[in-house]
Amino acid sequence: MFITEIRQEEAGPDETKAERTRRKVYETAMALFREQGFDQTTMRDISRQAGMALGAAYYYFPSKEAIIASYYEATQYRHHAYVVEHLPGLKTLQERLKMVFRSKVELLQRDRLLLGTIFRYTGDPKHPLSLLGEGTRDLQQQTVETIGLALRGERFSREVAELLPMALWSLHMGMLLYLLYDESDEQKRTYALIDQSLALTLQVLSVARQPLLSPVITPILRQVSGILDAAQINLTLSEK
Amino acid sequence: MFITEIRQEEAGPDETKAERTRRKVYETAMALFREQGFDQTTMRDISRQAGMALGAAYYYFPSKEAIIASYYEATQYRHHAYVVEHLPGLKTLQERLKMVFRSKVELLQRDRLLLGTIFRYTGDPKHPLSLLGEGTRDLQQQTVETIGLALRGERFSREVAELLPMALWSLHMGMLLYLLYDESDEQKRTYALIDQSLALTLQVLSVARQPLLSPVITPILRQVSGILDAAQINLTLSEK
DNA sequence: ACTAAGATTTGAACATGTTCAGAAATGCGC
DNA sequence: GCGCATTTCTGAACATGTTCAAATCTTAGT
Repeated sequence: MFITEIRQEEAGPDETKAERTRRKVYETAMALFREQGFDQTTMRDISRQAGMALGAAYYYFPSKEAIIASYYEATQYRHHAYVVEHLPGLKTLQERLKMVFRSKVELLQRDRLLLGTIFRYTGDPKHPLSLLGEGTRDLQQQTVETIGLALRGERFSREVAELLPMALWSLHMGMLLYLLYDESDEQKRTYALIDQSLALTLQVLSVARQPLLSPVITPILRQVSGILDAAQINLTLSEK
Repeated sequence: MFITEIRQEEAGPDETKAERTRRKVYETAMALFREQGFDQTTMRDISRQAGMALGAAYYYFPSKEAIIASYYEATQYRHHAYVVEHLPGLKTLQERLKMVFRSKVELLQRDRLLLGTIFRYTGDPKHPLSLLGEGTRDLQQQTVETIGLALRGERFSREVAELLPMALWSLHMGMLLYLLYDESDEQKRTYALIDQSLALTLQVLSVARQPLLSPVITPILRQVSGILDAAQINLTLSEK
């Protein structure tokens, strides 16, 4: 539960002056990003609006991207808290997964266009914000952990237990990418996609559980494991 | 077969002066990109090295990214030509798919780090270079078509026939992303991943063909189709 | 060969992310 | 309250992608 390391960009009662300034930068920036978009907002806009000189913003955030990265971390933190709070009532795996996925989308929906900035650096293995790179490993692990909360207490075969968290993480990434492109009314397509995808997932899981089919399923699962081995994919792509 | 529209950045005998200048920019830029990387190469570097003023490069390419986009289009063209040439000898579906996938990676291997620039705009639905956006629809269709050549003459159920091209295109994108991150010696992991993934694909296809299993498989396929419908995914994500 | 229209090329100017040397403010030990 | 170390803040300077008005070159028509 190393979730708590994440710096929350939230007001506390015992804020120092520096913390207040940092939060001012963060909030001003986010407001402008929402209003005009990330690329259209300049660091000069931000610092002017926040009532300070250009360099001051850079004292708290090493780059413009770092502000949005901070937002994304805060979102992950909020998501984790939400999941921990709402999990207890839910009986079935399907309900739990649905809550986990839907709430993530709900949290990000208002800012879905800003999600683009998160995906932007995926093509850059060395970049600290690359979603598949070293730089975001902790964040990724925390996300996997949050999603994994929905699986608590379920029994799976070894193979499935190994693959499932990573598969769900990928699915979750796919959802966010879809959300970003989803222009439908209130992004209802994204929600439909979640429901359908989870239904499929559960369907596949139930098939995988049928002992009768194991001559069919087991080789496939082995093959998938083989792929992940070959690829040295292990929740993080870029491992040596 | 609208493959031929793609502008080839290749020398022809009947080149006009403008074409030669354009090619000079392109080749100088690519040489520098390979030497120092895309971000480390400035437009001033390119124009200086090509022996012209800064503005001249912009006369031929509207942006720095456009140069790399042009490279990627040329690669797709070369890949198509390669596939058309080498397909005839190959008997099995597996052989054909393997050739199609391996050759694509071979073509890009030398420049794998430049692939990052291609993925960079995926998070930007409106960007003309977004791999999932409107701007690259033609290119994407052509890629699907090239991959589809490996499927000629095979018989699949309707559901599979509908899903397979898109699935293979996604797989191919995944390969390229993996290639980008693959630091193994001569990227042999990427090649291993291709072999394993194709083996899995064929395994799944063969299971899908077994009439005995259709009570298991058919609902799953229907579900997948349902997902694609819900998502309005239809080879291109961003359709209205 | 001459000229006007169009194509090509030039380089200064601009916008914006980032850096940094120094100024100002803060807080701590006495 | 004083002096000094540390933190915080300032704004000029820099690098680089892009734009554009003006200069130069090319070509077709005569």
